[in-house]
Amino acid sequence: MVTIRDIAKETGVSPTTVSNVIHGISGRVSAETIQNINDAIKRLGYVPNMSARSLVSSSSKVIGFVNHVIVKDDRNFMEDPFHSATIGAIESTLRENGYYLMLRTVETAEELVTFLQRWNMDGLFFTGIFKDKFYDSMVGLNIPVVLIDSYIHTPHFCNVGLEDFNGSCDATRYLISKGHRRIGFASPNIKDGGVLQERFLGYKAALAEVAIPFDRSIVFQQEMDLESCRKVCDEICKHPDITGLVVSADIMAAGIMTGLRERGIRVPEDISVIGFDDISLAQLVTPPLTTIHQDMNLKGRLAVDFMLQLLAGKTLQDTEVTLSTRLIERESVRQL
Amino acid sequence: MVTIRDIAKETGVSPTTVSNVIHGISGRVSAETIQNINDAIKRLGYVPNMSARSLVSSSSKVIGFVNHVIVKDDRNFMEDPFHSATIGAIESTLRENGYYLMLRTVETAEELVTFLQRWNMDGLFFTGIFKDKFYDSMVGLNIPVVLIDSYIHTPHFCNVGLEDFNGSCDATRYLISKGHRRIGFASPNIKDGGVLQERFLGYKAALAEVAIPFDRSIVFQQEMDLESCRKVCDEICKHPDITGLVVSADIMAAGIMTGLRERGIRVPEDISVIGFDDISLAQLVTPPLTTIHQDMNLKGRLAVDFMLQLLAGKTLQDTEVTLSTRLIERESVRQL
DNA sequence: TGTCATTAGTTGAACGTTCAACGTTGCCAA
DNA sequence: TTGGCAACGTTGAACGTTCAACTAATGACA
Repeated sequence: MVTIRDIAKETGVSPTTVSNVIHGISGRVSAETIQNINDAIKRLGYVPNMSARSLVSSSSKVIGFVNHVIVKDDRNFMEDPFHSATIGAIESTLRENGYYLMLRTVETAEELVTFLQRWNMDGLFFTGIFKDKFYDSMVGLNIPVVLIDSYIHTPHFCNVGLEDFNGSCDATRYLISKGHRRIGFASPNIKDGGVLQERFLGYKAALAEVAIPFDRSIVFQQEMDLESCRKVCDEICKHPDITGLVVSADIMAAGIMTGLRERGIRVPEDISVIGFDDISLAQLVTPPLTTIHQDMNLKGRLAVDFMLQLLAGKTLQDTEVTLSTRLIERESVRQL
Repeated sequence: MVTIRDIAKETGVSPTTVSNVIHGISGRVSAETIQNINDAIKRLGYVPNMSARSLVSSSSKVIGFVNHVIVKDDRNFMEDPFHSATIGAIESTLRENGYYLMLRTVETAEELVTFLQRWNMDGLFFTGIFKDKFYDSMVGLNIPVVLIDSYIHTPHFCNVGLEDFNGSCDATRYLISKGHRRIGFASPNIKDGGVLQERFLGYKAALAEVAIPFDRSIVFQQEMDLESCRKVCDEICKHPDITGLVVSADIMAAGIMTGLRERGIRVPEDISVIGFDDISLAQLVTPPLTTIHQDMNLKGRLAVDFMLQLLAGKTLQDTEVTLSTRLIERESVRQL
């Protein structure tokens, strides 16, 4: 391993001078010495040691991307395409700015803190359900925090989210505007404080607007896989009066559409379905799925924008961005 | 920040003793002292500093997950669900074993080496196109390397791959067995040494088996988005004699099916389509897509198995696993 | 001639850990 | 009364870097 000392010896200067050259500190080193040092660095193949650097400077250039999961055996981290598109955008921008990305799933606030302290991380992206416990832990760390899709609003952290509530409201209103009155809601398991809860609340609010009574018996919660979607369909069959269905995730909407078709129920003739997310499959299913669009890549870019500003020490007046949604009309909803 | 020295001071022992307790080195410390130290660690909230640790021990407990991309502005890293499922499996297993995961996209071998050296990484997962240049760089690093879906076969590295060639062969043979003779091939851009090339070669080989001449004019390369798939469909329309189509990615197959439907071409009545990957959408499109199944989660688990064995210093006799594929018959192919 | 500023460096401690090489007891057998 | 040997430690250097504080030489100017 080549160290800064080797470069110093090779060029006949002190390690400090080499360090200064590496960091481009100007006005302290002659042009000739700079040239010599850079040559030697190339020739010997010197690569800075980040451990040493972060040990002495207590800044590591590492940003943590932490996903909080609730169940112990949840291995679905990043199976959701949402995460991949977002992380992809984050990784590339961070890299261009000289930062590194460390990935981690945590189950508790202690785990989170330990993780960040071990590596004296410079920043944190947090996604998943935000529990109160996290609050103090994160504030105590005193590093930039950007929450992604985590429903807590505080000036302490930056927040990148989506108008989940409004989007879901819009979806429901759309069905209502098409003459539907008996509208069900299907969703993967709704956890307190998550995006799915917001979407659920949006659905309820839209019903309330036009005084349609909320009926818990036509709210269907299941996993997202096709088998579970079939169970939802069996439930739906028990409520033949349902004419419209708001589904809080496209992937589930697609599964339900498949299940309905298997049971001889036509979409949109017999039942109208509207999804959420506008993932690529929405336009590929039959009929193409009417859904609520969100830009996941943009979400990642905005999150990293926040992070870079905070890392640069800027104080932001706006610490919150909530992406708006857009209803994409396709063919899975019909006028009653 | 609480250090090992603080714990030492608090309990009246030397830092070394604290270090020994932390590492569970037995026979050197009395039970009482162990108890005291552990108490103090809890009370003061001590968390080991990984930078210091890795500086002195030159082992960082960090594993790099590196994706090699060719084009400069390729921001698609991990948009592919393949990556997410695999990384998810890798992260959780690595975590259980006390390792950390760092993500990175690289464009050159130098970038790769610099990245790994900066953090004196303990291991490397490499995915993407393997160029010859990488070979020496990786060997020089002297750390465990597990290649995922990178087509180079050498005892120096572990290799987790898929029978892409055979899978694609099977897909093509299946169409042939159903009476098809004029069979096109559609794929995202084929790069030398990638999985897509293997799939392309499998297609060609299957044609050769039954002496169907290969025709470059019915090989369609495009991006994976719906717009590009429509272009493929326009091309296909110029070859009305095509009765079957092998598509090297489900997502593209679904896009093409949509494009064909828009053009009044029915699947499978007018043209049979077979995909590759068996991603969740395959069973959700209409008609459900006949495709080649692969287990991406298993791929991640096997990769991390290799890694953990190598990290433990074991010498493996088998350094290569090639997952087999399975043809899933659904409804997008018909008997001619 | 003396003072000050500028340029181009150097020195040495510090960051938090680990690890090889040393202490210091106390006990027991020869 | 010595020697040996566990048991339970301690000491101090080292890992590669940074940073505040210093030096040493040159030149300008009053």
